[in-house]
Amino acid sequence: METIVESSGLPADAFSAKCPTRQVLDHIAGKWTILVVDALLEGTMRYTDLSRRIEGVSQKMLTQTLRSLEGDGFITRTVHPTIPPRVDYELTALGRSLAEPITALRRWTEDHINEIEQARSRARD
Amino acid sequence: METIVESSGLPADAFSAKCPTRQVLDHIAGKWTILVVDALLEGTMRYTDLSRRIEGVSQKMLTQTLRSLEGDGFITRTVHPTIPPRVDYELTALGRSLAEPITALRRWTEDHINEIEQARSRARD
DNA sequence: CAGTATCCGGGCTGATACTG
DNA sequence: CAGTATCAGCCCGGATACTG
Repeated sequence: METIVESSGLPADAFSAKCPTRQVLDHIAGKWTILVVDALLEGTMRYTDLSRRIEGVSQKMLTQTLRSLEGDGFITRTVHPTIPPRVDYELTALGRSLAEPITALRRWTEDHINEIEQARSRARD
Repeated sequence: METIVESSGLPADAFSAKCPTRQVLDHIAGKWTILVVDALLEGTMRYTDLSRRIEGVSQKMLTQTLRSLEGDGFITRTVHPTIPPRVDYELTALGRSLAEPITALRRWTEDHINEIEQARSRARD
C-alpha cells in the first residue's frame, strides 16, 4: 500500500529529493537516535539514566537528540517540578512503532560485526 | 543468541563505546547509505543509474558512500575496461542481508510520514 | 539533577572545474 | 562515462564552564 503525503498530495518516496520523508530519514539516521530509541524500549528513563546507558554520548548530543525525537513525536518529556528536578523520557506509541525497525538494524549490526570486520581487513590489503 | 566480537573477545554491544559495532552503525546511519543500499536491491546499477535514482545526491557524496559500502563488504565494484568506462555496483550477500532492516526502516518512514508531520506541526505551537 | 552557554576544531557537504 | 581535485561554508560533536 502506498502512502500519500497529506501536505503535498504526492506519494511518499524517500528517493525523491522533495519528499519530507528525506528529512525524517536524516533525523532517524543518526547513531544517537538509534541508541536513544532503543534504550527507551527498556522503559521510562531519566536524563542521567540515558547518559549512563549510552556510553560516550555528550550532554550536548543527548539533549539535542532528545529534543529532535520530541519534535518528531517519538518521545514525551515530563518535568516533575521538584528539587532537585526530575525529567522522565518515554516512547510514544509512534516511537514504539519506530523502535521495531530501529532495533532490527542495531541487532543486525551486532550479529554481523565479525563478517564486517573481516571484509574491512580484506579491503585494507 | 549473543555474538562475540572476535577481535576483542567481548560480546557485541552497540551501547558500549568501545564496541566496533558503533563505527559500523555510524557508517550505516547516513541518509545516502540507506538510499544506495535500497536502490541496489533493484539490481546491479552503474554509477549514473544510481545518481539518477537517488535525487539530490552529489557526485562527491555518491562516490564517498559507494567507497564506504565497498570497504565494509556490502557492495562489489566491477570495472569494465572499455571506452567509455563502465562500472557496475552490486550488493554482496552481506549487503543483501543488510538491505532487509534498511528497507524496513525506509518503508516505516514513508508509511508514517503523515503522523510525523502532524506531530511536528503540533510541536511548533 | 538536568540541563544551558560558549568555544572550537574537524569533517560533512555542495559547487565548480578538470580528466582518462 | 565515471570519476578526481579543490575550495569554501556550515554544522556536527566534544570539552569546558556555569545555573535553577
